[in-house]
Amino acid sequence: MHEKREKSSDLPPLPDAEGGVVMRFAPNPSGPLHLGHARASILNDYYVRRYGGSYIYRIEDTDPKRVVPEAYEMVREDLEWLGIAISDIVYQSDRLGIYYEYARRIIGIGGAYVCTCEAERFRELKLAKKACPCRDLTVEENLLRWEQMLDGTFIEGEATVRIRTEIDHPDPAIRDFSAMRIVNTTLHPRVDATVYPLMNFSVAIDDHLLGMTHVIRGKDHIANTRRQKYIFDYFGWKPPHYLHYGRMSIEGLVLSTSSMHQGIADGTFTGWDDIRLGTLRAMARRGIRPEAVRAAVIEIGCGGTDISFSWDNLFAKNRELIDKGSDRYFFVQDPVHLTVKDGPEQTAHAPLYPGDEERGYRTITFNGEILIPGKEMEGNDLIRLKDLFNIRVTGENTAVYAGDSLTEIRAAKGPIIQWLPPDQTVPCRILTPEGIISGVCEAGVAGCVGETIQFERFGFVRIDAVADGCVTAYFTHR
RNA sequence: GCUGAUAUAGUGUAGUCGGUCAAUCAUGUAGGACUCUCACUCCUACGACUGGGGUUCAAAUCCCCAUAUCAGCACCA
Repeated sequence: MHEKREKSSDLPPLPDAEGGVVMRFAPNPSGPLHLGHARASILNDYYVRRYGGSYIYRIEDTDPKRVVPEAYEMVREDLEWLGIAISDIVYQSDRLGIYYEYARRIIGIGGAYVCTCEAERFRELKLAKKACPCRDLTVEENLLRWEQMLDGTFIEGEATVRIRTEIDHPDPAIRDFSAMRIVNTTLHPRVDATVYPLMNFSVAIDDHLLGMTHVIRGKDHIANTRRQKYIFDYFGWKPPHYLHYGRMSIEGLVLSTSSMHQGIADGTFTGWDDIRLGTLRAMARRGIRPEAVRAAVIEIGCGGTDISFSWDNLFAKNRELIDKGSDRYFFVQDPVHLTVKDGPEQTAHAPLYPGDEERGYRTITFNGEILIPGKEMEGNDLIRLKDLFNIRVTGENTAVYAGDSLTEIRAAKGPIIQWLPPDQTVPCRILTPEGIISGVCEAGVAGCVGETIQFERFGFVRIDAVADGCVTAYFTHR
């Protein structure tokens, strides 16, 4: 029993890992981290923790057009929130000199050439398995061209360094892919440069130089892995072990950073932490705990199958984490006013957490006037005001005291609902992915900013802010 | 089109050397117990090996074909 439980929470072992591993998380700094990044960073983190070793956070900022300067800081915050144990940070933009050196070397040994064909022209040749004229240049000519890329003789789009593979390789994705290019129309926020490595080149060089032993990444990189192996081969390096996990789609969510970016720009979203986005900061704001994300990701594992991420599974893990720590309060959605006749003056003592009196009680004093959720009026005439007494609805806005008996209400199968006296509430709006729900809640909620609480019979929420006496909450989950 | 990866219940996962798998665990759904919440806890039920061949005494597990899904074929990562 115990063995099984442990087994299911353990991911399969990694080859050649017993002596420790060196792994990496290598995002492009184009925005904050989202669920997809969480998977990559957590899976790698899991194995580094399991086997020991180091975990390098490598910032792949070699495309000046795709660098969002604020992202450097956002990513670091997100990793911290996730609890990723980073041992080193490497900026690829600091390492351009290294890439230049290795580019020169690989050209020098005939493993690459400088191509001046137009991209479209090369593409046609490649698909026809035909070499372009540049491929036959001598090493000396290529080295000269390489110097000309660096000294500005060539400008953006005029030359690219290609790794020599097999021009008739069965997989067109492999044939003579690019390794270095010129970008002089966009400035890089961190460095002054015009020649940049393409991902496959810088990744291969760094994976070797930084001593990577294992690489876990999405299967969209399978072709890149094959390409990078050419570079390892040319230099005589031993490549790391690779593991490719499947694509992950998320129910009702757009994960692409660029579309999120656009949505924020045009006002569709309020920001990177808009509740409708799959960013980690959005989830944090909703009251999702990083441990829940980690548990969900570990459970998904490294399988190569394409999966659709289910919020239900994440929510279940989160509920397990936050339930005990979340105090209970009343929230009355779409309040309807009722005047209750003949009700005895009573004060309700509702536990902050049922089953644990030690945590204390909220006191709500009945004074003849109450607000109840509008939808509870439908089809119900006998209603139990939770922790108070029963009432019988007699009209649009009137009701009459109907005794204290709890057994009676149960026998009648009447609902036991939340309620509040109008003078003991604060307005409250709850932001959900589907829209805003408004109502009133207990005044005590105003003291819970930053915490997750549970609105009874409604669900868990995180109290985000209190302004002008009005509570703003984010819906976590039921 | 070419190259490759994957295919277990609504969702996620276990099952890696074929038999002990009419298939694990979680989530979900339904019902029940408990409870002054539709939460928590507990019980019960429901629900899957993509299809077709083959190898074998025996296949979810091996082989082949088909189908489906996804990815790559960028001077993005």
